[in-house]
Amino acid sequence: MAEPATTSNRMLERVAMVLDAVEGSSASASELGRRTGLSVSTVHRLALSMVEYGFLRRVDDGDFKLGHRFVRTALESIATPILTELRNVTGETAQMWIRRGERRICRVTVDSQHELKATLPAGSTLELPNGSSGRLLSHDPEALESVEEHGWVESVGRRTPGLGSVSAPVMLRDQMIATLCLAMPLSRVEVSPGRDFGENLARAARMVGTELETAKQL
Amino acid sequence: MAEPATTSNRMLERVAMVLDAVEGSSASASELGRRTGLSVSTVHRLALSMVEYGFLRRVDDGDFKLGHRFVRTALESIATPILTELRNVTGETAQMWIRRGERRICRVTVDSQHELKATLPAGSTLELPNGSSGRLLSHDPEALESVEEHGWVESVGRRTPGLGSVSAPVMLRDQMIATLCLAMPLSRVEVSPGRDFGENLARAARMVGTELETAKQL
DNA sequence: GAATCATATCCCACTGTATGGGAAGTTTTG
DNA sequence: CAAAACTTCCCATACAGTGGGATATGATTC
Repeated sequence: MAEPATTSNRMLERVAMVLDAVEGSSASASELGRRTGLSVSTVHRLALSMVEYGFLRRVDDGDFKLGHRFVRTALESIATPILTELRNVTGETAQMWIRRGERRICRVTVDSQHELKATLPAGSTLELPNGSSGRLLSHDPEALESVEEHGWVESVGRRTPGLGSVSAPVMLRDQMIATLCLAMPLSRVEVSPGRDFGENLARAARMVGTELETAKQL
Repeated sequence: MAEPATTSNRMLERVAMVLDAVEGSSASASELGRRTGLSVSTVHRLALSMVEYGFLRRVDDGDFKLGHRFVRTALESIATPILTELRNVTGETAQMWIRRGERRICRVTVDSQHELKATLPAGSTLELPNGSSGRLLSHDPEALESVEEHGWVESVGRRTPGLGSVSAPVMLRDQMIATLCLAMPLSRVEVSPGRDFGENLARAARMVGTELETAKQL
């Protein structure tokens, strides 16, 4: 009798086996072969492919570990849908930035669907001082004052001519752990980035902080 | 000129496309087709397979979202390798438990490699009151006193005869957010679960708390 | 309530991708 | 220094995945 359409998939089965194999601890290609029962050449090639697509990453001694797709903090998990909703509401690129030393890193980005858009890939790093998120993350006094007054700080053409942005802090227990940011070409700004978008942005940033707090209570 | 062996992989590329497609928001099978450019029958079948292996999950309205492989808090990400190392050092099953209302849930388990072992699958829920983690998570005064004195609390045959366990709290800003636990058959206990394993366990629990703190500082 | 549109699901002839034994080079171990 | 282990790659071969199209179901519109 013919089987109904199956959901089994050989490649996915093998990918899952490899992921399970590195779940607890990293493994070399040979060790992956032993843990999965697959031939070393098969698992070696597969592991290299999995690195390319972010399922694994390779550390200096040649071992494979879970890749960036699995290493996401709770903050990113919480922020991503909120940023997506914010992008849907405003139409502009919505991002989350964190500080690392004297630089900032874009942890999440949800791009505008306009043809003309402000966009940087997630993972981008920038110098701190410019742009609304940079000023906020570097605790620039004027930026903090703007947040105090409006809940957001805006930037017009500071880092990239023709570009506007507005940022709001994500607070956890009175500490700024990240910023949410909307970036857009000035041609779509009516009054100013802050006036146009700041209220929605500040509400989204508070939401991230609240949900993280709730998550932390476990 | 012949290319060197390539790391591209058609199936992984498609899996990654689907995962990227649901990253920001859930999608139906038809919507996945649109977001990825794949034919609906292809992406429908692939999505069903991805559900089977934990890459996606399907919600009630038929939409696909990221599956259990991707929904892990920072706490679990941090705790898993530490529990693996603890299991390697002690040889016994190492687990992390959290409190949910009047129950407790096993969030991570790394099983002993002995043939005789204490094991429950991750996701198990138990009533609070018994077992060393249960007593700790329910803030039993004697348990807290034991932690104060030793850094750990032990249990011998309280919930399951023949089984011993020792637990230590994972603290974040003076709050107990989880417990780490070692469970083992009494036949492998020399003095008591606490005396034998407590020091390693308490150190591992402090490590989890410290790394989570560091992660929170971003 | 019927018509239309959209979606979910499945089939199967056909396409083309993945496999793994084996070889070569490198690194580690005794 | 030899042996063992590992990494990496090739390629003849095997077999898994594709997607157009059909059917059924549900939602929307008139």
